[in-house]
Amino acid sequence: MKKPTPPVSGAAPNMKQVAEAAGVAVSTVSRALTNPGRVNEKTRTRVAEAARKLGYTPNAAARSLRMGKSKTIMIVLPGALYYGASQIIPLALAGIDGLLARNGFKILIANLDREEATEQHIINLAGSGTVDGAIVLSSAPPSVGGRSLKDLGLPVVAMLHDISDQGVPSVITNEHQIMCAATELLIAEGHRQFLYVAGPDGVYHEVHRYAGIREAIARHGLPESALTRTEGVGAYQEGFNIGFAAAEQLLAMAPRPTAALCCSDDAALALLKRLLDEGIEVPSEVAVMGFDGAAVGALFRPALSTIEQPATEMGTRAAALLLEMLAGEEVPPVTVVDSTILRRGSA
Amino acid sequence: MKKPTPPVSGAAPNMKQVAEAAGVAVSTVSRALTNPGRVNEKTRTRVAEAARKLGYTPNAAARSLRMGKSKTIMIVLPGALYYGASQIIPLALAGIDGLLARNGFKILIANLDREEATEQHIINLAGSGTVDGAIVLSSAPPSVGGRSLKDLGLPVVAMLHDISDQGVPSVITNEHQIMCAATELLIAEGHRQFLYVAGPDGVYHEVHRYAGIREAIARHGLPESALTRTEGVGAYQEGFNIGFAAAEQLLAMAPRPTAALCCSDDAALALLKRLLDEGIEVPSEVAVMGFDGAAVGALFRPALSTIEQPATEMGTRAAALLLEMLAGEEVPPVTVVDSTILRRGSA
DNA sequence: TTGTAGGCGTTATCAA
DNA sequence: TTGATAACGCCTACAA
Repeated sequence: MKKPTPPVSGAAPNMKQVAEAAGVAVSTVSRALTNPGRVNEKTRTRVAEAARKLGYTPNAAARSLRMGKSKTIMIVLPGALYYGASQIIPLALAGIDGLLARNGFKILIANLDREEATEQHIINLAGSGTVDGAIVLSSAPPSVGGRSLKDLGLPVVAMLHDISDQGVPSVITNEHQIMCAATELLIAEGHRQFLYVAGPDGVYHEVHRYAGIREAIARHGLPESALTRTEGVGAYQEGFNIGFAAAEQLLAMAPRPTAALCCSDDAALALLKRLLDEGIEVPSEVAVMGFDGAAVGALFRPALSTIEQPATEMGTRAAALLLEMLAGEEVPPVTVVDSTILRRGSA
Repeated sequence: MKKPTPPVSGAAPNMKQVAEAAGVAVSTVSRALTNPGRVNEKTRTRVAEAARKLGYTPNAAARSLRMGKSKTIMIVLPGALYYGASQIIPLALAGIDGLLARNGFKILIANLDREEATEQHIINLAGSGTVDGAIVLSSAPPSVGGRSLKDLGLPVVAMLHDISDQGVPSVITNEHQIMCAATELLIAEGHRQFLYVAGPDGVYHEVHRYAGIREAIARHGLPESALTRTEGVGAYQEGFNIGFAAAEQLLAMAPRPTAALCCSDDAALALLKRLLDEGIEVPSEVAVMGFDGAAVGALFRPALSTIEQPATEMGTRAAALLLEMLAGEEVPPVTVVDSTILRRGSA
């Protein structure tokens, strides 16, 4: 018999050793461990005991290879792993992780926008059988040369963005509607001149939130001039800069808007600070409304009013959808979890 | 020949198919793809072309099984995946992920304190060959029945906590020294009565930071009564509550401390808010110093002075150490990356 | 330079 | 109820 290269070999015991220790065949060990019903109770106990004594853990790679699945889910995060005060991503992860872990899945983190050809890396993870499915928190499922995650036949769920038009079931929040509602609230309280502090141009959220505000403006018969929109000055990660830039713009405007609706709490908090530094009273002179529901906003003076996203629940829902897809069930193309307006003082 | 159960079988092509398409043997494909030097250039091109055309990606499970390693690193996070405003964990992850991804490693997230028997889960991941190493951000490496991660022969690196006494190389910051320095700074500016707003009792950080303050107090000949320490009221995740509780205590004290040093920015910001709400001037009546370096602290009025932890760099260092260990190199038991005092206004 | 063959640890089929 | 055995896809020692 040829002697193959001993591939590493830590002390990790394998089934054969357990089988020997228990005085049974390998196949019996396998059954005893994974299919306890189909094996004699006494044998089962003997095997379990041997496994315990040896500290046996089934080799995941071998199982994966044999079964064709890995019990691993990939989470695709947008951009750099720094997300300001909003905590949307960590909360979403908590939701996802909670449900998936409870179902025996491992979580593999992949994030986009890394230096190297990351999209390729992600596609590879999918194609290599490393993962059984993916949850995408970035705006588009990664793709290389027109070949995207879902083309690989991998179950994919999106959250935060609606990409159901690309055939990816999506968990989103009611951005349009809640932004409309918030605006209507402010209109009802007498505001007539609005500033929308926008995030990156053309991004999904921006389209919908802005549309929501416009709808409220239109519905109440206010002129188009009642709403100004800042120019996108960068990614959400640079929320503070967005807020500071918006402050400059607001301070220079005449007539001055009496209400600012922001794309994120980071932007809102930076704007808030700058306004207060300028001696402007919030909310009496300018009302400021954030978006996200960052807990830290409650510590500002005045406390930041904001739109709270149900990030954890969205995560849980996305995970649940993925589990259903893995089970071969049909899932709805779009799942909406409502955000809520959180009035804390600044608007 | 027996007909084995076709295990799933997506359309994922394997080496055999590539070999057929290229008109060579499987082993040649393997060589061409992983050891391009040892194969005829023309053959190599033909193989590469076939692989490209078929959209071939090597199966990770098979490779893992054969090679005995997975190119996957487990990151063990403490507690729930919600970390207040501090961003230490996300920043650390960014640092870790950056270096590891660049070296072709995948990142598996495991977090402690989940409902189920999570320690067992983590140990299993390690024992099952799923991961080649681990970076631990929690205070102790998970263990079950006295069997800990490192007993499994897995390279482990710790960060944030020094557990080098357990044989785990650790990347930490100079908590003791920087806290001492910050206190000395405040003493030099005339402060004589201090409050330390403590985190959870008995935790590593608390021991070292408190010791740092005490050293400064002692070195300058101040009496023990110059320093009061709040009782730990909960985990770091509940930073706001820690701060609020501390505020109550501070307001009730006589003589009132003129400087509060806090275990986290979350605690410091909550304390700050509460003091300002009470009409207390910061920093003139009470100086407030945070810990972590949360970016959002700069938006408060006054802006939060704090001790900035080099979280990203610590992450990078930890990853680097792990890579060295995987390469069989010796690594130092303790690596210290300095924090810096960030004076922004509140102290 | 290329092909043949064996085995990594597991599960599932089939026969006993 | 149990055991022998054939793959899963890959890598590598060895032969050609």
